[in-house]
Amino acid sequence: MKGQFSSEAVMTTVPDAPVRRESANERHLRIYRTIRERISLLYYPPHTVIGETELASEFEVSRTPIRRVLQRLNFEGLVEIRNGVGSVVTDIDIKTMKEVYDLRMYLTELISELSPVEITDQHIEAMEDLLGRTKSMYDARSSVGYGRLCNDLHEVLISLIGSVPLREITDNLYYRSARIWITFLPNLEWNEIISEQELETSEMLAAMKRDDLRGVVQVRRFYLHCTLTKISDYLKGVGSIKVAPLHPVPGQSSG
Amino acid sequence: MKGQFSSEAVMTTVPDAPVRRESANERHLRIYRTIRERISLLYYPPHTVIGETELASEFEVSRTPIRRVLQRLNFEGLVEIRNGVGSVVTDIDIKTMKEVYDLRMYLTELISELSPVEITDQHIEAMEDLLGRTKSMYDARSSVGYGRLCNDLHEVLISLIGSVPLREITDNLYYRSARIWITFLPNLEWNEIISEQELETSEMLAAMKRDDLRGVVQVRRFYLHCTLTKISDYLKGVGSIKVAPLHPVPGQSSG
DNA sequence: TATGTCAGAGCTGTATACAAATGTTATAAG
DNA sequence: CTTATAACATTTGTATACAGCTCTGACATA
Repeated sequence: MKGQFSSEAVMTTVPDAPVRRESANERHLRIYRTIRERISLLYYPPHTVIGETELASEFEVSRTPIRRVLQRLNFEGLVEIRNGVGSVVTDIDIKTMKEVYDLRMYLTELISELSPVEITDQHIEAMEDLLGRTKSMYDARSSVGYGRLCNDLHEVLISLIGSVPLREITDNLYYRSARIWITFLPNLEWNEIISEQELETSEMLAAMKRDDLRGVVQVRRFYLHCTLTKISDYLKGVGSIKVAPLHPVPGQSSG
Repeated sequence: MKGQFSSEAVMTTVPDAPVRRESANERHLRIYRTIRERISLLYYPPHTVIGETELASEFEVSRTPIRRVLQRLNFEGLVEIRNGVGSVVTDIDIKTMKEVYDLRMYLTELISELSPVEITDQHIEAMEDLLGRTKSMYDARSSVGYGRLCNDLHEVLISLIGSVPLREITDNLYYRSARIWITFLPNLEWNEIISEQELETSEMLAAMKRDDLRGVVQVRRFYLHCTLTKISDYLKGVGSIKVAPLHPVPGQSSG
């Protein structure tokens, strides 16, 4: 039920030796997704210095494949590689964040216009699962759990994008900006946040059930707008923000 | 006059040893841009196999920095790295090409809406230079020269994009799809092509002179539409296309 | 106390030897 | 002549030694 759109492998290093040995590209993708998720869930908050040797020993490979992963994250704007220092998780300034959110809003509308895909029962099941998880979050106050929820909702959404380049760009822009939102969580009302997440999920689900892709992306676009507004309003009122305390990661450096 | 928006370093390997030694990132950018331009100008046509050792000896570095460049081009969809074979320059199928062009058309309109930049005399001078070069191309039937013209026009356009993520995406999508257009050149009427290029350039220039960024991007969008239409029409009539004969590159492999 | 200097630890960047993968070609069997 | 097979040449993937860069902190000096 949660096989395709789940994200639970954040802490795994090497799960099991399968029958066929993992290819180079598969291993690259596994490590890449793991580290990207750690960044998005703030296991590695902005300014964290990630060392190549550290990751190499954790994933039990040499520095070479790790460097490939970090360079990809560097090209995508998630880390900055500094000679003699390490890979520093990027922080987004307000101007860039607004640019990314504006762009995401426009691109979201394109989803229903450029080669749209058919909404299947699998999509709807995934959304119902997400809705259930969202409702259970009123009690479980876990920033990481909420972050996973956002990531998995994003996964469902990009599975509805037929245009390959649009899908890749949407995915990239999401991971570029999503963690900023998570950063603000400790400063906002938990129940209000979860309530909005529940609304967004249920409204998207309803649109999907009536096979209304345009409706789905309209909902998404609206809540992107709400998020941006909320961040902007908060920044107008307060100068600095708290950073969420997080579960420690084995071998994690702190900045 | 043509310092900022020119692209003449396709064949250079290492121009001169400057006073300060070139940093790792600068060298990476230089090699990356050189190879990207070779792909865009069809020095390396689709299906060409580029070897790491080959490039390493040409640029007088080891395979390591070359691999970084090729992996970046791989992430950006310009080459496919195949184990035991080499880096194969990608070919774009019709469906993907249409997706990319549609996306480029939408994104072009966003240029004037998301954090627009001021049009300066420098931009206008660059465009006037481009217009002159375009007019001189009626006689000089050079596919490579025309390709450089397109690349340089693109450079001017992205220098008008204020939003950093939009600029990066526009740049990437351009290089992903531009060479397809060049591929069709031998099948089309040369004078007609140059004439359209001259029209696009002069109309963009006129819009820039009246400080009308919306006009600039409308022109661009229109000619993107024309290009897509021309390719689609041609593909409906003819099954296969000729591939342009090109200048040989030292050490180039042919597929 | 404040400050400039320098040595050293630790990190990334580069080059290179070797392992694994792939395609080709010679060869033999049918 | 066709086809299956195995050896081989060539390529990328990985690990690792070393070079170059950055920051820290001890220490001398004013």
